[in-house]
Amino acid sequence: MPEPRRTETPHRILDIAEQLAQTCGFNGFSYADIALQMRVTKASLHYHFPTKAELGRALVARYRVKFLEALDAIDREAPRADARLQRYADLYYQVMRNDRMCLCGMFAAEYATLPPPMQEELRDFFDANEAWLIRVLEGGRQAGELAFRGPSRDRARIMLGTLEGAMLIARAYADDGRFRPVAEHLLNELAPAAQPGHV
Amino acid sequence: MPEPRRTETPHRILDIAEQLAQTCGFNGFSYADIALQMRVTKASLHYHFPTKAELGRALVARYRVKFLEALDAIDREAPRADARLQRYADLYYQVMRNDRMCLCGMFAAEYATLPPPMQEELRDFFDANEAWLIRVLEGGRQAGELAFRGPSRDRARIMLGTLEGAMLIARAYADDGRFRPVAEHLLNELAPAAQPGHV
DNA sequence: TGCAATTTACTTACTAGTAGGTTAAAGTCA
DNA sequence: TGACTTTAACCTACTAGTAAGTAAATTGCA
Repeated sequence: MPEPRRTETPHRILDIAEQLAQTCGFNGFSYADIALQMRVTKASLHYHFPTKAELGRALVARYRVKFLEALDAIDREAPRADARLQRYADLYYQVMRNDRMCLCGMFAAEYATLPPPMQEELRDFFDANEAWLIRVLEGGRQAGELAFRGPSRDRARIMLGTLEGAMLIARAYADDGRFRPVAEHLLNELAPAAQPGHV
Repeated sequence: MPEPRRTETPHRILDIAEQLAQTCGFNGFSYADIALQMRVTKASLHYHFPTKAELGRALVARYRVKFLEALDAIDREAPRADARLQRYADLYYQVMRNDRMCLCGMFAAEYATLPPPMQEELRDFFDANEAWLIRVLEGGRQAGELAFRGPSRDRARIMLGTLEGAMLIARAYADDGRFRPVAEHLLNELAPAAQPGHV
């Protein structure tokens, strides 16, 4: 009993568009690029996603859902806050290893040129990430699994920004080895036993 | 005694192209956009920069020179390593306050679609930044002005990636207030007196 | 059940507009 | 005058998007 045929094609379109967007950016690919890889006509793509703005919005919406599902899985499978953050960073690392930039990091760079619905969807993605991080950080600090000063919100934003930035730069060198030390530092400095000058 | 006429126009072109590139990305603006703002024809732009690839290369090259000049000024004016890093972070903050993304951070996102000469120029920019940071970090640690563990190179990459990432995200919220806590954290954790859990 | 109406998922052929880029002629000014 | 700079006019390739049509599957209903 295969899935109903009706949803298959839009998914394939999004898969290909996602890969293109994560490597070339939203302004860096066209319907023609997708059509070529899909072996269909451009018009067929317009049937499923009338405008590129709508395609882009769907791209971000799906990406956010997938990401939040991954965060749910982390919550279920890792009880400790430090392990959860480790796996959060791993999520980013896997994207890098796929020779991609985070879709939303990429779109953040192009933010000013994106259609408003995409901009909203993008902020929702970052807000959801921030909310999850705040929850894990706050819980971890209370449980003594993490140690840090200042608002959890600031710390959440530090983590998000740092991971996105490390990906951004590492991609210019096609070297995921540049990503690792940054992610590791981010986690190490939250370890309760950390001594000054020993991070 | 005004500057010789011959260099004025290319500079103006680069100024406008830079502003466009820092807000819209390299794939997000066209010769027509520059021509409109400059009140000249596209053909005139092609006279000074035959191809967009050459314009882009010049953009990064000039940006790197300007940045390195700013780093020289910091070296001259601030003797202490901690003050130097503070001013380094301020450099990024000023870009943000101008409603722009770092030119090279922006181009890093679009890396895969850039002409090879731009890609090289871009890596040169990051390499030069890394080299400066390594020098300041290493000197600061030896002088006891900074405290951190691990290779200076890793720490330099952490700083570069973090600052770029913080800008990237903050721009999606048009809120430079998102940038500050990240930059401050980056500097605070290098203070020699820092205690665990007191960062 | 069987036939008609409708829907899905496309195609071919096209539009208007924009991309980067070229050419040849004309203006500018030391 | 002659080098430098700019323009009008143009080109080709490509952009997102549309119009009209079609084969096949699905649905409604007598």
